[in-house]
Amino acid sequence: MKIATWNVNSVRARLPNVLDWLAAANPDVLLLQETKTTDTDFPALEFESAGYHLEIHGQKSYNGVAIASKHKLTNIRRGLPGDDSDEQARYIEATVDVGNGVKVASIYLPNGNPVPGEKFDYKLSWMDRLVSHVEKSLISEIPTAWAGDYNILPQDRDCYAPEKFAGDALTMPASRARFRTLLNLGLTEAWRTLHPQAQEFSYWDYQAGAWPKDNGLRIDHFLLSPQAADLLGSCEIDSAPRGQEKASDHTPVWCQLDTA
DNA sequence: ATGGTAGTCTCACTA
Repeated sequence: MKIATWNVNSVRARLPNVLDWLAAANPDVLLLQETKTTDTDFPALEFESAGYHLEIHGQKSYNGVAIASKHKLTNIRRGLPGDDSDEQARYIEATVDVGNGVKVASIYLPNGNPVPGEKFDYKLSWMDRLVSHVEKSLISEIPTAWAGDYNILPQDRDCYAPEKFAGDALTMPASRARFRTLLNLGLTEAWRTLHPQAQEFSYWDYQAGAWPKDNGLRIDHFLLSPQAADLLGSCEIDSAPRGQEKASDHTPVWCQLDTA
C-alpha cells in the first residue's frame, strides 16, 4: 500500500492541486495537515467522489488534520491524549482495513516559534504527549505509521542553511532530543533510512524566492513502528506539486508498505 | 540587515 502525507495549507484553497495529485499518484491513503477548516466546511464530497473514505479533525482558520483512504477506516482517534484542555486540531489516527490492519496517524506538530515562549513550551509538551502515546501504542504490535508535518529538522543537513536556523524551534536541542526519543523507542524515519546520503526538502517558504532557489527544509516525516518498518519498500518526496500554480508551501512525501 | 508571501470570516495572527 502507498501512504502519503501532505501539509496542504488550507484544503479548500488547495482542492484542485490535491485532487490532481490524488489522480496522478494514486495513494491508498493520504494524511493531510493544515486543512484550516471546520468539519462542516471540509470539501468531503470531492474526496468521496475521487474514491476516498474520509475522517477529519478540523477547527476554524487554523490547524486541522484528516485521513483520506481508499480502504475502510476504523478505530478513529481525534486529538492527542494527555491534555483535555488542548483545543488545537493536530492529531488524528485510524486503522486502515488492509492486510491484517495498518494504523496511520496524521500529525501536525506545533511550530514552536518564537523561542523562548509559550508556543515553544507547547511544542515540547505536545512532543512529550506524543512520546507517551507512541509508547502505549507500540504494545499492540500493529504496523503503524505516524506521518506528517513534524516541524523538526532532524539534522543540519535537512536544512538549506542551518546557520540561519540556529535558535529556531525547528532545530532547538530540546526539540531534536524529543524527536530522537521517538526514534529511540524503535521508530524508523523512513526517508532518511532509505536515503542515508541524500539532501532533499519537503518545504519551501513562500517568501524570498525560496522555491526557485531550492532554499528548502525537510520537516515532513514518516515514522514507522518496527512492524511497519519491516514492510517498508520505498519512501520518496514528490517535489512536483510545489512547482505548480497555487502550490502549498509543503510537498507530498509518500512511502510504500508491502502489505499482503 | 531586512523583508519578502500566503491563508484565514483579520484589519492580526500563523507560518
